Amino acid sequence: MPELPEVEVVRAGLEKHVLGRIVSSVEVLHPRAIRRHVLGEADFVGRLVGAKITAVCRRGKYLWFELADGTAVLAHLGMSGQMLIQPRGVVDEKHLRVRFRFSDDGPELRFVDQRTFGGLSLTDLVEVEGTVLPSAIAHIARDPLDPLFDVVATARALRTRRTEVKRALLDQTLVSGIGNIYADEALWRVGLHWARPADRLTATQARGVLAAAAEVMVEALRVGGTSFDALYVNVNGESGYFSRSLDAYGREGEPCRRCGSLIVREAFTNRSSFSCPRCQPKPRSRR
DNA sequence: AGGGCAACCTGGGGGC
DNA sequence: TGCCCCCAGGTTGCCC
Repeated sequence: MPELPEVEVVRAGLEKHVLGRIVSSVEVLHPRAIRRHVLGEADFVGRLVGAKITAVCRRGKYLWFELADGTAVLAHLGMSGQMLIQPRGVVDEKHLRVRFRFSDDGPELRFVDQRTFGGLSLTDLVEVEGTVLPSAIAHIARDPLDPLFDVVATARALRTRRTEVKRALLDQTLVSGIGNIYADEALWRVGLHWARPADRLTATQARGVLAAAAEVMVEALRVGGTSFDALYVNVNGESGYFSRSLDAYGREGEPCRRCGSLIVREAFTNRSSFSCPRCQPKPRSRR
């Protein structure tokens, strides 16, 4: 479940179902799921058993459980990760990677991940600019839904990047939480082509695209995020409804909802960018 | 130092 | 059926 709204849906579900519970057992069914935990499986399991979950947090596309001992379980869902709350005894998912059971004998928590780009690790917490974060993600910038997100400062930083605006929006050290879908949606809303040089945007344009990203993510969050298939679901396995509200992403050949021109798809970093050829004219030259 | 790109995986869908 | 190619919501490490 990749981008910010989908991860926030998962965070909220986890907060409801695992906050305050005590881990009684951890089963790692695929080593890749904890490859970022450098001390290995025995350490991961050993330190988690008996741990109490005291908070469920998120920054950008990362989420973590704060533990009573001052450490945290950091999780990234990658391209296909899911956090599922399942009653004990439900048949294991094909791509079940890690199972947590709790001392109350209630439902278990399952980390399921088809493509194994996601993963879990145990990390200590550090304070970065007044916010407590897992040290492993101290480099990840605040996301547009963070109350302390500074749109003016981020717009200023965006305008120093000598690259295309979309590349900069996807750089999680500049602003986090934005991925391929919400970058395209934000750029469509403000009428900017993805290849526009970031350092040639006006301050108004730079602030505008960041504000648009925040808006579109809030709207997506309200309807449970974007789900094209059963891979992107909340902790109860349910899909979100934002895919029907997308204006650009995935709409190649369909009419622009603003001007009627047909949305085009262009290759971008081994993936795709969708835009309206009239509302988002291509830049004439690189620089 | 900053920017660009291949690599890491599994599976679904389309063309032949 | 089957094979082969392309595509997918992300991040990283390693090039230049």
